[in-house]
Amino acid sequence: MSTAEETDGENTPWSEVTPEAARRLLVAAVEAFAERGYHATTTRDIAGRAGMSPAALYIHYKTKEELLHRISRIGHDRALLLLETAADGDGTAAERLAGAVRAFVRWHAERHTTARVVQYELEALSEEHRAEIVELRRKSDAAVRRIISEGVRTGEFDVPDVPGTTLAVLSLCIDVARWFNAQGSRTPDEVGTLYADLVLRMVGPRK
Amino acid sequence: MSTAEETDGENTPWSEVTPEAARRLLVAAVEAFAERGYHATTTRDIAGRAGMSPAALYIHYKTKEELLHRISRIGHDRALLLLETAADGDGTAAERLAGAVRAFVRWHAERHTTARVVQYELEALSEEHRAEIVELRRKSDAAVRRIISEGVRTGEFDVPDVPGTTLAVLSLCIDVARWFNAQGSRTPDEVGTLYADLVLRMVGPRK
DNA sequence: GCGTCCCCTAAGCGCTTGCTCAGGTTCGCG
DNA sequence: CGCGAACCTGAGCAAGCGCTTAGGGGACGC
Repeated sequence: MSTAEETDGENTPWSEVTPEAARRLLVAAVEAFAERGYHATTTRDIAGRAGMSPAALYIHYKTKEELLHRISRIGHDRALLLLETAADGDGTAAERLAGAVRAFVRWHAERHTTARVVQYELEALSEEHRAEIVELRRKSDAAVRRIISEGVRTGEFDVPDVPGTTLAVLSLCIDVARWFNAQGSRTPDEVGTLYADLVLRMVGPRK
Repeated sequence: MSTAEETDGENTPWSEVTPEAARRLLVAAVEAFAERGYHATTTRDIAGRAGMSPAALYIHYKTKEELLHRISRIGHDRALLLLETAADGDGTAAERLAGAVRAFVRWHAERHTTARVVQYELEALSEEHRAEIVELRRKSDAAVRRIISEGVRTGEFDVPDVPGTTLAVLSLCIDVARWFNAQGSRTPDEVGTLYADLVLRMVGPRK
């Protein structure tokens, strides 16, 4: 099930989750939520994967939903950082758009376990938590729109419907989390490159 | 919550579900599964929406999973029909690809309630049922690939990676079910037209 | 009128769920 | 050695789950 260095979430991420036991629980929850979905995952399953009793979970998290929120929050922060870094970097609009798509797609493929939870379990969040997350997603949308708008302004891009195309670009990248399979034939890098090319075609006249 | 003629599943579909009570239950299940997800939906909720007692469900369906399977099967049949009709129609490859995308996207937007269940609840199916559904999805992929391959053959399209682009096109369309909102500003028709244009840009040099 | 069939419900069974709580173990520190 | 803090467990509670069962009630043929 593991190709030496992956599985997701091992090499650095989740380093912000500080008591080590809390991190083990969170990583276990990511795996379980990604495999079966939030509602089909039991607290006993999460605790078991982390090698603890069910009660241990409630020392570090108030509820099962808080676990999901922590995962979702960290994942959205990471995704937003990727997009804003690309949007506010330098280079032409085309270069920045390609960079944003490549980074965003690569993240969704490499960390597809995490990304699946982040992108497809929003409705399991409480009202307040969901509102907080939706705000982060609005910012992600704004970052991509910023690049596309500027490309249109400078004449690099030919995009009749900027909000619609922004939505489509993000949607295309996000859906990678759904279909990407680590056992499949494509590496995250290959998918990122393919998608960057496809998106550039979507926004512009032949370069 | 309803804009006169929509909600989804009222004007004709589900006509193949024959005892009228069974159809009412199935429509209720589609709504509930789409709102909360399969695992978060209770049989009591489904029966309640259909105006029946929980026990009534088991007269028409053996299990809750059978309900999901019936929904998934009918939805996949419909989606496959749309794609194959477009793929095997006449016209240039570009015309057929645009037609396929427009029809497929429009279905995902108009019937986004159904489509959400069809596209995002696969892993809740039993092993055998999932295998049956996966086969239908393979055929959908083949239909789109057929159009793109032919466009490449005739020189209409410039596509370096046919399987990858096929995957991206389908992925883009499918994800409409996730974000489309009937209260939003775009009609299913507008999204279909926008997406058909974007996909044509993805596959080729300006026509 | 009577029996048969179909469709449905009230009640509830056995089990699992999210979560709690009293208590035990391990540790650093005086 | 004693003491408190940090962390974890075994046992279990109340609630809700999917599903079953016994039986009611209306429509129909005879």
